Amino acid sequence: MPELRFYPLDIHYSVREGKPIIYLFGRSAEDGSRVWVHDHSFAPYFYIIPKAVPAGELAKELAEFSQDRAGRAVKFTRLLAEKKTLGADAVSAVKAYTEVPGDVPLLRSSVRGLPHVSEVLEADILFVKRYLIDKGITPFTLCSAQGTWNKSDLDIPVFDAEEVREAGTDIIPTLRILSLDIETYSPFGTRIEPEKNPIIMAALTGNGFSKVITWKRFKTSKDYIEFVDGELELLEKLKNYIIEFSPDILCGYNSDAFDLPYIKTRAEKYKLDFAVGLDSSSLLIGRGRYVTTSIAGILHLDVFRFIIATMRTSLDVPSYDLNSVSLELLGKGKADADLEDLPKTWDNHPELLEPYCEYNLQDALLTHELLVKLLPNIKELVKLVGTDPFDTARMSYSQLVEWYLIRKAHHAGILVPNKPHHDDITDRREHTYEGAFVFEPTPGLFSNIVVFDFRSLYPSIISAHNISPETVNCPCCKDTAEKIEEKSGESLWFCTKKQGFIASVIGEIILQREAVRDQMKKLPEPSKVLHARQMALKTLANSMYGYMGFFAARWYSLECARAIAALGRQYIQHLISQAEKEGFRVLYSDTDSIFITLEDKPKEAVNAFIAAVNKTLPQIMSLKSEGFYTKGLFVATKEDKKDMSGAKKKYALLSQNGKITIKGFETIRRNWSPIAREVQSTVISMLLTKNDPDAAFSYVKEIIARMRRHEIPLEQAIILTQLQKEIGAYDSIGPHVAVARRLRDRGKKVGPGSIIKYVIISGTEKIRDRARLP
DNA sequence: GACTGTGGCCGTGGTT
DNA sequence: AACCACGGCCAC
Repeated sequence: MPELRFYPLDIHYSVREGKPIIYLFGRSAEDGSRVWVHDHSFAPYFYIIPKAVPAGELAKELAEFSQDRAGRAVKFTRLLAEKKTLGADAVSAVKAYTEVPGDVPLLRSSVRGLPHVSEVLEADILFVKRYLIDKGITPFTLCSAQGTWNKSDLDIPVFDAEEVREAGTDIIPTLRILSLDIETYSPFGTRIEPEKNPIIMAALTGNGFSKVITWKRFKTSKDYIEFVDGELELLEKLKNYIIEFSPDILCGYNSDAFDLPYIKTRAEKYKLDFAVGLDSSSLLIGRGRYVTTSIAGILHLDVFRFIIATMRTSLDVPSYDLNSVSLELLGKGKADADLEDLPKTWDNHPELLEPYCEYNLQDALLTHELLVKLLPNIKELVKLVGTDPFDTARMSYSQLVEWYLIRKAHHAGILVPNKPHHDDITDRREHTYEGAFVFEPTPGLFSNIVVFDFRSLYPSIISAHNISPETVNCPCCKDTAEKIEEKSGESLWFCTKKQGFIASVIGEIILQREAVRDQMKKLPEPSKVLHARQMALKTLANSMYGYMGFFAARWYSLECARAIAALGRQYIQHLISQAEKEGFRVLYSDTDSIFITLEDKPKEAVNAFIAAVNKTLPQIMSLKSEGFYTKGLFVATKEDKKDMSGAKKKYALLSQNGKITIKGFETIRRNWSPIAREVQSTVISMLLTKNDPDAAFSYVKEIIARMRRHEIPLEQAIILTQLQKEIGAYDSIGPHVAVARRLRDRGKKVGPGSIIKYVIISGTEKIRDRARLP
């Protein structure tokens, strides 16, 4: 029987003649050609837990079970008794197969009420995800299929597989990436109206190919600009170029919610079938919480979505628009063109359109470059979590953690807990718990500071203390385990006899990451792939604690989250008292870090102290030195009613090489004006480097005087504040909401995410009434 | 924009 | 004027 070795990229399923078929779109490993593998060998199933009867008996009962669905008798096709683990218990479950995925929800809900059924599990794991987990197939990774080639009337050959399996760890070597960006005829910042406003330019770029299609002619020397006679022709050309290019990946910036749905709407207006899918299907718009757009056989990646979902916390940018993100990650920004004038130029001065085409292409180029840069991260996440690339690149941290756990649970024979119901979520949301400890610093300027912290405090606590939802307060260790005492008087403990699921998973992740880092050290030059791999592992480990405290988590455990935070407080507070006992002055501490002054002690004394403490810690936990600073500044809170108190989460450090680290101060908060931020950072720098409070004082007085004389330019006084919710949803109307209202009334599009710019003019009225557009 | 968590600062509006 | 809740954004 012929064998096909290939790399799967995009996975879907379809039902034909009443049978489900898994579609794996990918590239042949032999000649790099496109292939479409059909796998007929997989059937949907879920688990049913018996009540008061053995699994075998329940299986017999269920064999007779039938439900009517549009005239068809829906039945189980196969029922097997299986030994599984449910929470802390070994159970006998019925693995119940159905004909097609659509039967699962129907049978699940009708079986749930039966007298001998206690619980239904894993019925909400979608068919494609189930397939990848059960078959152990990882997208992008070499697979082998046994089957036969089949004729198809499409451009792509079909391989009917009887079996598909992963065939090693080889990753697809090259990917054809095409980047897309459109410009529409719509006044900038106003509501998007695809029904009304045409697409006037479309840019495509990738692998040396670049094209901007537009339908007004002007004189140009740019050979990438192609003129057509109208929007319909633009759409036709666009479609044909995509098909001809034959990309593995089509990318855009916000293309899930903007470019692709827009194209689809415009194409429909002309009754043009935008059939770019390899099975000749059009753009597929999915409407979940957020709009997603997929194309059969072409992996659509929205760079913006990936950045928002996965890179958000690690990316220090003022906004997530293409310009800011490109500047940060690529060191270059968008082309210069005033988009606000595009509609007017389009109507009245087509001869001036060339810069807009350049701008259009530049956006597509930047998006392409960003994707190339981020692809190692996406690939590593896909390899680690095992979900399909389309979903993986759109998943939040909690989803990545959850799907990773689901895959691990499958291999360990552990049944996946169901998602919480709406009522559970409401209930869970009401329960919060005490978090980390923060030390109140004494305000002042200090010298010779050593900062050290626990390496991955929470992940290492989870592993060291065997924390997992099913090991908490186990009856078997009630009398023997060490207890964590809560303020409420309750105590928590974790099983010492059986390893917990989450604890073991996180232990593995930590070890795996250490191995990758060791590997990196041995290489002569930095490896992007290994860096991305250890980042993915770190991200996963760090998210596990928050995940267990997250109301919508399948493996939710408030007890676990509480215990982790409580142990974290114990460890850091114990460390502080040990340091003080050792004669160090502790200046500050937040969660997992501690700042001490050396005073007359040598630096070696700290290293000796760290080494001594490390000997007393559980194996997987350790302290590491973060750095030495010649000066450090702590300040008082502004609230000065009674006693002066030291401000937490605000400090500045001066390192030996003169570098200043500032945390928490207004100077790094984006909702403060540039002038305020600049003055504060100058003052901090004067205090740290010159130790000259008087100079700082006169500098501030000078700035105030200049401000009063109106010598400070207006731009320096602009405040940026982000709208976090709908304008109508605010209980109190602050300055930025007041400005946003005015913008909305002028027809501008403002909503959650909009950055509102304003200045405050002098006067005595309410501040929001003195807020003006700059 | 976001559905990983809690702790914290500080300006502002709203209420008394 | 005093107090508190709201809201934004940061530290970890």
